[in-house]
Amino acid sequence: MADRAIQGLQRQSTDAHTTTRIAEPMKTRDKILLSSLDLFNERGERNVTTNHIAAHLAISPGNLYYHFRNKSDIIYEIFLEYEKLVDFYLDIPENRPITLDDLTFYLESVFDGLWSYRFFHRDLEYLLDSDQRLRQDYREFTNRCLAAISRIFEKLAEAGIIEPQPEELRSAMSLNVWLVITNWMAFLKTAHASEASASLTLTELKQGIYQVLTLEIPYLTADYRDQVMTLREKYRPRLPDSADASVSGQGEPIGNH
Amino acid sequence: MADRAIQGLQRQSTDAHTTTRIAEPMKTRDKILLSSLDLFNERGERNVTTNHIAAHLAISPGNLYYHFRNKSDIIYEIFLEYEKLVDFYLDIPENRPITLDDLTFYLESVFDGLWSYRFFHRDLEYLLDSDQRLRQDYREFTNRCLAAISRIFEKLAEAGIIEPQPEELRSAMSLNVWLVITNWMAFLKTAHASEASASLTLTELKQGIYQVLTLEIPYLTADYRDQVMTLREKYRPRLPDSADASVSGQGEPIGNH
DNA sequence: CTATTATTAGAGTATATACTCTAGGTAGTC
DNA sequence: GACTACCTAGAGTATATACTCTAATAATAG
Repeated sequence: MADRAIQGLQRQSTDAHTTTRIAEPMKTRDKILLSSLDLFNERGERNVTTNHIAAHLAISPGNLYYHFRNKSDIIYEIFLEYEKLVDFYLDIPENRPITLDDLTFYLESVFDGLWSYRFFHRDLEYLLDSDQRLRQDYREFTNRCLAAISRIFEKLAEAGIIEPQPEELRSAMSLNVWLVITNWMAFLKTAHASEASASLTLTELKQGIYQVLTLEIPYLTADYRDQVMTLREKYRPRLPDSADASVSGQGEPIGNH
Repeated sequence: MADRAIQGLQRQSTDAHTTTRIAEPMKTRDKILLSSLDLFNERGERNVTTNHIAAHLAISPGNLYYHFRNKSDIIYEIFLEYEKLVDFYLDIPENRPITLDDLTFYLESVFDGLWSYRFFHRDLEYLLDSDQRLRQDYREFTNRCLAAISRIFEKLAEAGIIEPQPEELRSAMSLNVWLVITNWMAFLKTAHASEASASLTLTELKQGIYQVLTLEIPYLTADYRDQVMTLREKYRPRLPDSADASVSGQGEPIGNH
């Protein structure tokens, strides 16, 4: 599921085989996007130059600039993929009630997406300052996400999983959920004693789900309380103090490749 | 209260008048720190070079580098001020019960501090990657803050303002409060349609308090529920959709100077 | 086969950035 | 008035960064 991020790009190239028997090599443009995403995630957008990207792909800078006008352009295209992915995940089915499995899927998916494009939230403010188009799109994206979260709360109430809440409280809660989700990765990286990218574990990443479910505890109905608490327990950190969890690298490390 | 940030620095210079009648001019070192903080906050650390700082103060680069070994050094010193300020704010009195006024003070203070040093959280990950000393200190700082928040919850329960919670839930809640607080500014800036620094209003900044209090609602005791809800109401945004609040610049704009 | 279009290499460039180095001032002290 | 410690100016530099330009090479269409 974590590989979902690159499906869109991979599909474009594998769909396009025409005469050759073997799968056509990936288009340069797509390779640039993929490598950029990898490098951005691994080293941070700020530490990755267009020359680095070209060198990493063993192509010339001129070639890179033939495909993209500038660095912002690359980032914008990557954002569009991110946006598409999250929009896909947060598509709420309106023809049936929501289940706990749905909730699990939403949470797992969103954190996977966050991981796949983790460079984005790291340098968000700078990126939005450098590209008005991105700023506008991101703003709308945020609003869609907030609306989706709110709608999930609404449907959870309809399904009798949580108590129904007035619109006003629900939107404030949705905003809190959004803040916790989007800040979780940054917290993990900054709470670590060693360098950021090195030692993130799946356990830690998924502890974000634990935090989100913590927000919902007081609103659970008696019927579902135990089930949700059990679900939450699965994501519970093993060490008591989350910020000290870094001293021993428990859990499976997450690779970048 | 928002000016608290620079008190430490200002005191150092005004305390030091010796022979002259008029207040001695501020030491160059302190001027560098103050200007750096201003510029970082206004334009983002990434967009401010040491040459910019020197030029802004009308001093030579050599002069700047006489006082600081490098840019990281300046940032580290600023962090120490930030740390000192927040530690001062979050000093929990252990000899008396906590009151709602205390809570208000903590919230107002923390958001003021966040505002005064807002550049810091914006580029946090990069800054920690560039300076291991800062990483270590920030990690401990985070842990102190989390402990303080948790202690506040504990004392709120002792005072009968919220229901007591098991240690485990309390620390998860504290972490959520921390995530909401530290991410609030970033949300505001990115939710805006125009450039980030331009149009932040006090109303919006303080809406962060509204969000934090939202987290506590379900845990309020019957005795205090109304009081806290009234307090929360003071920080409520006027427009329904927070992310759309930017279209009309309501509230008093916050200046940078 | 030819003309056109798409793609690529690679050298090059203007600007910026963090930082150094030398020389010279200033202020207090004996 | 000379000695010393502190402070400052300003020119300079090595490196990096985003990006351009030209010419050459593939791919495709007619």
